Amino acid sequence: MSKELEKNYNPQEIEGRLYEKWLNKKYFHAEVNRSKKPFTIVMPPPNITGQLHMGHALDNTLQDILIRFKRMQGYETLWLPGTDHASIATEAKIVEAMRKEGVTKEDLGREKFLERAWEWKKQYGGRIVSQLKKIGSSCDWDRERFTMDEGCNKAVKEVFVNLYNKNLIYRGERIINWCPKCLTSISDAEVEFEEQAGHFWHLRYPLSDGSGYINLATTRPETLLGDTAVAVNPKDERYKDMVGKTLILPIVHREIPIVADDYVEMDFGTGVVKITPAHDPNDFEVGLRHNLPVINVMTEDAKITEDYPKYAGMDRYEARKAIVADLEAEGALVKIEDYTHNVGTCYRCNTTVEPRVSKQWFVKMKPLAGPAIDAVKKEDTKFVPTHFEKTYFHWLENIRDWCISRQLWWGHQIPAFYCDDCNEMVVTKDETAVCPKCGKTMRQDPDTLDTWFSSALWPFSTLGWPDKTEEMDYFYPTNVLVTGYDIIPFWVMRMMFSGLEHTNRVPFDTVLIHGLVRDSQGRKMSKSLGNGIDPLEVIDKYGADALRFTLVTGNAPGNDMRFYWERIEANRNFANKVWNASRFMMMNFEKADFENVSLEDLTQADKWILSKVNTLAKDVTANMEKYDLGVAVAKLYDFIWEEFCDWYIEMVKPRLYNDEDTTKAAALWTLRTVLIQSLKLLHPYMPFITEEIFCNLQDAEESIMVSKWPEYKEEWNFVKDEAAVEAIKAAVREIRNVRAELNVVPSKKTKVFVVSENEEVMKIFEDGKVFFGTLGSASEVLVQRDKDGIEKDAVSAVIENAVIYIPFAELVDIEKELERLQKEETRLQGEIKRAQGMLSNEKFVAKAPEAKIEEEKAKVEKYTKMLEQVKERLSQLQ
RNA sequence: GGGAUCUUAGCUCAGCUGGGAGAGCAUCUGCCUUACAAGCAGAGGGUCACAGGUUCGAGCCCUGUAGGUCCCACCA
Repeated sequence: MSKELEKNYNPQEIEGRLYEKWLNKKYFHAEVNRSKKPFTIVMPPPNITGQLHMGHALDNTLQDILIRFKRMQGYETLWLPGTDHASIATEAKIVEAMRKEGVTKEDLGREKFLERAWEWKKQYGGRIVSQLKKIGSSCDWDRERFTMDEGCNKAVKEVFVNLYNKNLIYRGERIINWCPKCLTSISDAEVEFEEQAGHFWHLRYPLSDGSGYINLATTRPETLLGDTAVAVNPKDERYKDMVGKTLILPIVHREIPIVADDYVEMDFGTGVVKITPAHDPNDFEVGLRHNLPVINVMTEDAKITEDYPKYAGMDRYEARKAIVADLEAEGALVKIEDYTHNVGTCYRCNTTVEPRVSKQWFVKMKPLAGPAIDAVKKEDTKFVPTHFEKTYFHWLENIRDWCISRQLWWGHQIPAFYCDDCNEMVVTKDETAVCPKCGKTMRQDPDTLDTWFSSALWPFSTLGWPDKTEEMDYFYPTNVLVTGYDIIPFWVMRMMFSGLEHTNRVPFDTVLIHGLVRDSQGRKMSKSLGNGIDPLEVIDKYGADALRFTLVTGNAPGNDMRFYWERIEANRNFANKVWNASRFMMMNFEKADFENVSLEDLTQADKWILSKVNTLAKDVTANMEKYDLGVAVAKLYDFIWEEFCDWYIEMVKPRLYNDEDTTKAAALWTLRTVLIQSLKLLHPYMPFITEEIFCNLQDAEESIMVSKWPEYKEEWNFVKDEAAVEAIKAAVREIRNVRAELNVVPSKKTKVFVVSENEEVMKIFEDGKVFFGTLGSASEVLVQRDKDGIEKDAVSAVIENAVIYIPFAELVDIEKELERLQKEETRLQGEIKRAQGMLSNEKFVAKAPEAKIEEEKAKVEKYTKMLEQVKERLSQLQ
């Protein structure tokens, strides 16, 4: 029945082939099947403008692990995959690509440009999908939605119009970050701050009544043209009398008031700030509070406007020089000081952003934030790990209105129409609009929506909303969102309030947050540093299984992880271990009969490992249900490598090599059973290697990915046998330890005596005799009640309820042996002292739980017995 | 300035509701034992950042200090 595995584990050979198989069989396909529970995952849209990076690989691996796990548990699973959102970066990439062909978007016109962009997007989106397939992502990619497809467009319009009608979207003047080069507004998140060397220009503004001056400093003297006030702190004694008076603005000679506002810090500089509402976000706020006029002094490309003929047309830096010179001439310049400060720059072109007042669309956030906060407080949605909800709350509680308009073409165009004749505005889902007042065809707002506006609708727009669909009914709300903590404010929060607002339900019940993958020095992987590791390169070298395993090993949820090739290699070695162990077992399975073995035929060792794998299934399932993937995977690793390979397989070998052995069938059955259970538990983490082995191993199930997840079975629980084998293991370890210390080569076999007065213990070792031979290099094992026949200078080791003697004759160095025993004596005395210390503490006995007290008492008893044995040995030797 | 988080072996990190400090890598020793040298067996190595507190008991809970990282805001 079993075919033999290739001699060498070769991930490159099996991975591509298996993925093809899965695709053809449509294993990934999810259907509406009301007899099953659904399990749905929302997938973050990777940016198609770049190569698949480690962050995508991590997202995808975690999602795929959960999906495979749930699928095996019998859930109807579904991913809601997407390949991109229409970000500024995407448009920039497209524009750049076209420029190489000598075409600009203006040349093409909007419609043609979008056509080209779509082509481009499909091509690169397809590339990302094929890259994701390489890491084993069992997503039904046929469902893939682009955020700008028809369905999405429909949802976006629906939402926009709904919000507008509820008065939650408005168009207003606000100060925004404007890139004078890209000629677009950019969101706060898209502004990068960098430290730049600049200056403080200390200026002197005279009071209108001629009673004196006020000194202040600025880093941007050119904005003086737009000053409409000067502000001081209301508590500031120095300026108390001046509040309400007016000043004469130098150069412009406009009269401006002195206002009092908490925003001003008394300790900084002179405690006076010039207020330029049109060119500084804080000043804008101050302006609103004090009803100050907003005077815009710059054009879109950051040149001075015609209103100031002397400087008109100068760019902001030229104007700065000219104005400083004029200030000096006027005697308004006090001094110039060097100063480094943070300057906001456009993350795309690195130009210094210019705050600018303009008409933009906004979403009112306060009414939306409330329910989103409550939903998490009520635990309708839970964060894993929970502490990330603090970030979430902090954001929502301090939220400002969300500017959603972007001056781009590649995105959802805002469904608002304007009449050029009578200034009428209409918001509608229709493609076109006619002015209700004058009947003229209206012009659609040329701006598009922030990419996150449509991404926020992902959990339901991909299920067909706003139409009533069966899928929406069955799969919504979804179960898990997997994403990095850096995305909480952008996406998680917005999906939450959007879901609540438009569907009255939370979009998902769990948000599983992961950390970032960093380079080996702890730096963020980035293109500019060139320190990014390409997941595809890792897959090419070590296989997707090793990569996936590494991404979930040795890491607590939400913590960052450093990338080391050594870790990948270690996990590839684990895969190799699984491969070789399976190969060894399958070589023995060829003529085996698995049908006629019952639990009664199993030996102590068989029951031990079966019991172990049984508990493992329970533990791993529990850990995975709590999203403790790192813990689950560590248990699998330890069980498979240590317990199964290093102990059980080694224990069972003599039985396999001996055809006469009546327990051989039981051994083979156990090997096969434990292997199958282990492979299934491991499958979500290492899908390829487990599938390959599983399919070679058995014919009952067609693919491990749709096989039944192991469940705990009471009849496989053998507590006594577990304890017995643990005792044998302890004895073997002692023997090995002694031999290693004495530098005895494994080829030198020795007699081993096990002395115990305990009938039960004697029985255990009698049954386990054979293991001392294979695992402890024993030539002969004698289990006896007393020390008859044991040479006086044999080496000994004390374990619980027994003493082991190994006569080494010439090899034994009495001095060394004494030293070893004395070390053991000290250790035991320490243990006893510790436990007795606890027990002699009255408060401990009074307050500690009963079970804990019993545990400590048992320890004292056990170690006292062992200590007696050690002391006896010592006195014999001395 | 506001918020979060981290500090455990030489390195990278686990340590679940408080109850005798763990793994991988690295180091050292011995083994090519017929699945695996990408392996097997063994060893060394830790004041759990520091100082207090709560508790019978603290790596874990509380307070403070120092240092690192991240997010947000950003000083004119």
